[in-house]
Amino acid sequence: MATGRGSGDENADAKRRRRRTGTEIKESLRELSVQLSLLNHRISAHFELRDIDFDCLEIIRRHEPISPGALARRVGLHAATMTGVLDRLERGGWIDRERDPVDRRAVVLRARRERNPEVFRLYAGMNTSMDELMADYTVDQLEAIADFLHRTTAAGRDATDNLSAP
Amino acid sequence: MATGRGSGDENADAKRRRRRTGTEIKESLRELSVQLSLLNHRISAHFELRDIDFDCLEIIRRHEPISPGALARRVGLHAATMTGVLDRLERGGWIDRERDPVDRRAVVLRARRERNPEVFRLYAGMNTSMDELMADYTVDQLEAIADFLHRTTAAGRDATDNLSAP
DNA sequence: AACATCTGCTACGGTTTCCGTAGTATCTGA
DNA sequence: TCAGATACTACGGAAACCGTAGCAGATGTT
Repeated sequence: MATGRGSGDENADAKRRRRRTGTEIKESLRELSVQLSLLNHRISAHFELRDIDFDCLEIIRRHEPISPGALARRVGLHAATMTGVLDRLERGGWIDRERDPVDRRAVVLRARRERNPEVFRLYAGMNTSMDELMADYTVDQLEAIADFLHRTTAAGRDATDNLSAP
Repeated sequence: MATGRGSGDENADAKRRRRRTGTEIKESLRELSVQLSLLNHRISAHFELRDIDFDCLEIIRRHEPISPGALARRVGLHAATMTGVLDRLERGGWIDRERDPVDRRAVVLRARRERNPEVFRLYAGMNTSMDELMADYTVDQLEAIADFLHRTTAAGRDATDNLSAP
């Protein structure tokens, strides 16, 4: 829920400001996306993983237990490619592969947490910077930002899914 | 410049709200990062490029003219890998490689714009969603968000650079 | 129940990518 | 002038990607 009153009643000047800021946000979002990908790349490389591996791990964390097939579909990877991703994650001790007791063809993936401190250490710099910069906003502003991030993520998910069909 | 008054004088309740929201923002940021990577993956695949290729193209766009070496350093790729990336981008008509007239060993990269409409079309869904969702915030909130995104990008860049040394 | 069909995952192998090394061209400094 | 540094690319072995096929097990039909 956005708490603002939106763009209902604004004068021409505010409307211009709104449009300019909107464009700026979309631009920044692309730049941020690239930058966070590069950070992810550095961290993945440190653990001898591919970029996509860490993304998959993140999704497993949030949706466990999940099957390799469901994960592959969500990520947009070929099932055979997913096998390789999971091999690396399993070899590194990031996940467990268990047989599904109900459907015995299937496998369920679970994230292991032992190595979280190693990851946390690499993210420590970013974490501190975020804490520092967030101190410059009011709580109301922070809540608007959190709301914005949630909704943008949902928009990204929809856009990604809609790109599968054509 | 953040316009909020920051966390100077807040009661215990507001402090708790602030901490909770801060954690939520950092969580959302990771989730957003993953989601935008997946979107990027789909779009890259559509053009028969690797994920990293589009990231490089974005950086070339923003920093042209730039040399392959400088780009490789910024992205954290091996120079030889960058040659492969640039081969794909050049073959697809995304960039031009020109000899640097000053330093004739060197090469300068420039982004071509002819294919922008194709990319724009794939981003259209995301673009529309963003416009819709941004309409729910006040201009002040949007400016705080834009500011936040800029500073978060800068934080990401610093964190990435600091991870190179060790 | 028996059978065909479908589904979930992984092995296999050809193609592509990755990246360490080396090579060429050019610049820089002594 | 020339030794060394620098910018990029070619080459080749190792790894990843992904289409196909294979196996195990679930599901549906008669």
